[in-house]
Amino acid sequence: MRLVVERGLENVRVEDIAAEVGVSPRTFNNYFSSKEEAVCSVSVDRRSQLLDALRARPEDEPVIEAVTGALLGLCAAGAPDVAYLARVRAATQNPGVWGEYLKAHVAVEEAMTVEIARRSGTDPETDLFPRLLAGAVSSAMRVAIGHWSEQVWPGSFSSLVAHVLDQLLAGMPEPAKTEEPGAAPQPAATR
Amino acid sequence: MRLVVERGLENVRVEDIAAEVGVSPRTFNNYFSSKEEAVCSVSVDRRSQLLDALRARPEDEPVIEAVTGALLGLCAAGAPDVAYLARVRAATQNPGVWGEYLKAHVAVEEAMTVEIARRSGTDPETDLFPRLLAGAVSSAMRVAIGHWSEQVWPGSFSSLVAHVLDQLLAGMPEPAKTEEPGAAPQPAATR
DNA sequence: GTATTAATTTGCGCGCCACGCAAGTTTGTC
DNA sequence: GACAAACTTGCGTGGCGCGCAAATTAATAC
Repeated sequence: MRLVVERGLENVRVEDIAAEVGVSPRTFNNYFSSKEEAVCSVSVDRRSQLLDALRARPEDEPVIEAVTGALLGLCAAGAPDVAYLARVRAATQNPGVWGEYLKAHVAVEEAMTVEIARRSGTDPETDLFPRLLAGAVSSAMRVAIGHWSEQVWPGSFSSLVAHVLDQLLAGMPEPAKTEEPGAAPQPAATR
Repeated sequence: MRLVVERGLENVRVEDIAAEVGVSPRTFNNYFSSKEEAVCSVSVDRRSQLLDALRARPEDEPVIEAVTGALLGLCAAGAPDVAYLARVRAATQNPGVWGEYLKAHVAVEEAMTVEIARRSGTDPETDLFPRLLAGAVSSAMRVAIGHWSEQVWPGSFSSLVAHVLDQLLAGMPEPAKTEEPGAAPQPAATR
């Protein structure tokens, strides 16, 4: 990640990364099948943290509360750090990373699905509830992270996550139209 | 897609595809930056269909109804065909295709975001509602398609999509635990 | 301490791929 | 028929992903 931040991924060869860790390029490829995958592998590893947090929730808690609670707990523990933000930037600029980034999110989503299914006592092959909830929440997290990386959110990362989860799980009520106070209402879109 | 169905993507070279259409390999790469991208490009093209369907909805309709209506309309017009199912299969088996497949879904999602923002009169850079709704709906569609490809859903594709959208937009109520009628209740998970 | 076995790392090689560049070809316009 | 724009192509290059087998390192048994 340091090399990526310094030079941009396209200027980092597999050879460079391998050399940096004192390992042969071939060994690098034993662990990662591409540098893009390597960049996103940390995101995949968030799985275990999330699963731990989920399993730590009381067993009789409603699933949705368990999920939101676990996620908020993780966010409170630590907002995305510099390396993470760099990864998000790389993802939005480099098509290869973008794909791997999405794959990482879905990998976390799948882990969530399994735990949701267990908790709700449903079979994810039959009942779509676990996949739907995991998917919606995962997607909301992706939105939150993306927005956080824009650095325009006034509050904490946790509060942003709380905001998106609230909005999501309230059944997505349509918001009031935004009109800056004191400013003229947005003209109707002309095209 | 025919070649992919016949041999599997890993046994199809860019050269083969190019030859099949009577074009040089170089030209292929002028349009697609990889064969995986080519395989999923059709999915990306669903964007325009969705946008057309969305724009055809009455302007004063609530956003959510417009979105679900447009999607259901498209589904009624045609369930995923053989090529589409082959693509989904390829995506679940081939990591490269999987990434491109997700990228395609997100591309559609982004188009949806723009239209939702326009309709709801919100600025997607400020208000997260458009991204959240588009993300949740897109994710639900992904779930529906994945489940449809398992060929275990008894009804039509439309009914499956209607099902997932209903469940999603109802705020994801926790379902009753599944217990086959007449069968013994599932034993509590032992691990 | 040494022998045996398993796990990791490494070098080599091959086929394929993405893409910049510049030359060629087709298409459209006046 | 001349000109320009758009599209196609060949060539060359650097890099990548991975199978395979040898070599090194670590773990275990005796």
